[in-house]
Amino acid sequence: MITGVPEGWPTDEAAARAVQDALRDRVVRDETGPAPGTGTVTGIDVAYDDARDLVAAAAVVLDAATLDVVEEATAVGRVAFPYVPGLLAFREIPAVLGALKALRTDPGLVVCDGYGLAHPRRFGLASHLGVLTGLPTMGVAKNPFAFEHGSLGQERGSAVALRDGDEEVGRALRTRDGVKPVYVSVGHRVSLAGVCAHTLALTPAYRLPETTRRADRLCRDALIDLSARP
DNA sequence: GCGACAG
DNA sequence: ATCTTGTCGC
Repeated sequence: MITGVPEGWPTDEAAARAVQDALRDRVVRDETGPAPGTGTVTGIDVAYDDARDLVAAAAVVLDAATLDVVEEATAVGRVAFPYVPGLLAFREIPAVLGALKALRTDPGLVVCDGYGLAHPRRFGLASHLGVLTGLPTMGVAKNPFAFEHGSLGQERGSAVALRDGDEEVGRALRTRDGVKPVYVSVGHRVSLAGVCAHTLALTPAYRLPETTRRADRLCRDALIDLSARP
């Protein structure tokens, strides 16, 4: 079955920006979720089949201490919004909500692909998902988008401020020695220091968090299963 | 106006 | 995101 779009979901860019402006003040920057390495952590990701206007979302719950998979869920929906830089949430969140709703386990901390407060209006995908669900969330992106940062050490754990002008909106964080950093930011109910700690706890072997890697694989597989049996 | 621009 | 071959290295 196909996940629908939430009531009142914006249809155009102006309406979408208005939604961001209306919700941005609800973001909580304090650490009120599970501590790094405790409870559960859930990876979220989405894959597209533009030709058929379909989107598959995946949610993978891991035990934060062992990184073992506790539960997996997927949801399929229609593409709800075009890709517009700064409005990614409107494209991905409807299907993601479907996958989260299918879980029986408490998601704990939700790790998103993309940004939270590191956003032109300080309300990226991770923050938006957090405010909508009330869950603690954080963003881990592969690219710095339009933000700037100075150089950082080559060792895993090195970090430097990700800036929008003079404001620190996130961090560039090295998760593997000598490998390109990831770009992390607060989503909801986490602190920036906490985001870095959680990210390092999720990257014992690869540049990207285990949550992201598992969710990425699952939503791609879900899309393939869909092609095999339309 | 032009280019850049999370996924 | 997605389209795609080989290739260097542990």
